[in-house]
Amino acid sequence: MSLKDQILSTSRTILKREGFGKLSMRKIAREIAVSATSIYLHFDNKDHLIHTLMEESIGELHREMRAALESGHGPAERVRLVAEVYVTFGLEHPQEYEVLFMVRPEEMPRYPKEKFRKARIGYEMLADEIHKGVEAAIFEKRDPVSAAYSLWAQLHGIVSVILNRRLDTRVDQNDFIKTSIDTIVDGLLIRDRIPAN
Amino acid sequence: MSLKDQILSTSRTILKREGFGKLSMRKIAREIAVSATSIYLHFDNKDHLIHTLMEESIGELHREMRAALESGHGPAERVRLVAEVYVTFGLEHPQEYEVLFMVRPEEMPRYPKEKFRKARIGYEMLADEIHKGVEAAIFEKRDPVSAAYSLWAQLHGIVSVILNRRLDTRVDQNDFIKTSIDTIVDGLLIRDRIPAN
DNA sequence: TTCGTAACTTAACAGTGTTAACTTGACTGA
DNA sequence: TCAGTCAAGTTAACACTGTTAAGTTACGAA
Repeated sequence: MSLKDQILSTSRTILKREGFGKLSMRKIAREIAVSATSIYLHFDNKDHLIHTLMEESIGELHREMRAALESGHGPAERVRLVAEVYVTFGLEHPQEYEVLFMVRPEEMPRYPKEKFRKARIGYEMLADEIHKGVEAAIFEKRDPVSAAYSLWAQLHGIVSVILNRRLDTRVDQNDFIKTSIDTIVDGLLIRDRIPAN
Repeated sequence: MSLKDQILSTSRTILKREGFGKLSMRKIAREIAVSATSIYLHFDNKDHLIHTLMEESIGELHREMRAALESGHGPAERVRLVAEVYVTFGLEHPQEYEVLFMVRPEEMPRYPKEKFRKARIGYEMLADEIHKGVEAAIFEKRDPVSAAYSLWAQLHGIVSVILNRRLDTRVDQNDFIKTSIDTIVDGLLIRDRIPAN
């Protein structure tokens, strides 16, 4: 295994074991028994290294989302399944999720912003499915791109409330997830509103 | 003005000007022309200092939320108003918002977790209002605490997608906010579902 | 065999939070 | 008035951080 691969796999180990905040160049190097500066022969800087890890994780998430989309019958079930996959991924890979979606680009200024766009491919999938739902007269008519972002923002909200430990202990986590996804998917469906107020 | 107050106000200035990541004890001290260790005479550590700032900010947010709740007529309008206030606060105070809701307690291990609960008072307000809406047969019947968290998670999703710069440039930010809040508030209303699929 | 280069090293810089030990100045009790 | 106490500040230091510059070493080709 090349040193570059060792750096990546050791980084991932540390990331999972100790979290993003504890991942340092020196710690990675120490664990491989190599000097810290050697990492710079294979990666421009820490941001570059982290983004390389990110790209692998985002690939995995997108594969899982795609599989969920394909296994569901009809837009509503598909959106529900992909929502569940998304939330599950976030909770099962908290450290990766944090880097993927909870780190501000400003904190990684030296890495091309273009790369951040890869983290958005998932929304294209959602937008597609919402478009189909609208055409099938199952979803309320609205702009699919905007609706997909709105849907994603809500899913991200669920994950991040849990990961950031802002959920009250009185609230059961699984109930919370189920209730939230129910509300979110229901929100897409065509319905007769009862006039507010 | 006491040194303690100077530390707090200078911290806030740096926080707004340069962001959470650039706020350091030495920088605060340098700006007041005092030694870095003097800060430790007034605050146990950096976490303590940051939490003190947090408590002031959260007070402001809660005042604004309360005002919104009181100015609206009926549960639906009230929830919409408080949602708008929340999102606006997040976007107008990005640095404070980040510390309040986007920092993991694990990153501030030395400060009592109890203090994080203050950041939750807002949900009590939401839960109250949802309870009223359910009793008035305007909102779908569900557990108010869980529904309030779900609502808050969705609002947090909106704010954090924008602050984390994960919103596509094709999507207009204000449209996105409006669409999302529409969907979220509509999701609370009683409706006749058209069977999915 | 010499040259060039890739892959590594050590030493150093500037920054971080934090602690221990020291100084300074003002107020207090005898 | 003078010693004692104590709070509020100081400097020096430790153990970290990312990163760069310069030096070494080993190997493969001409």
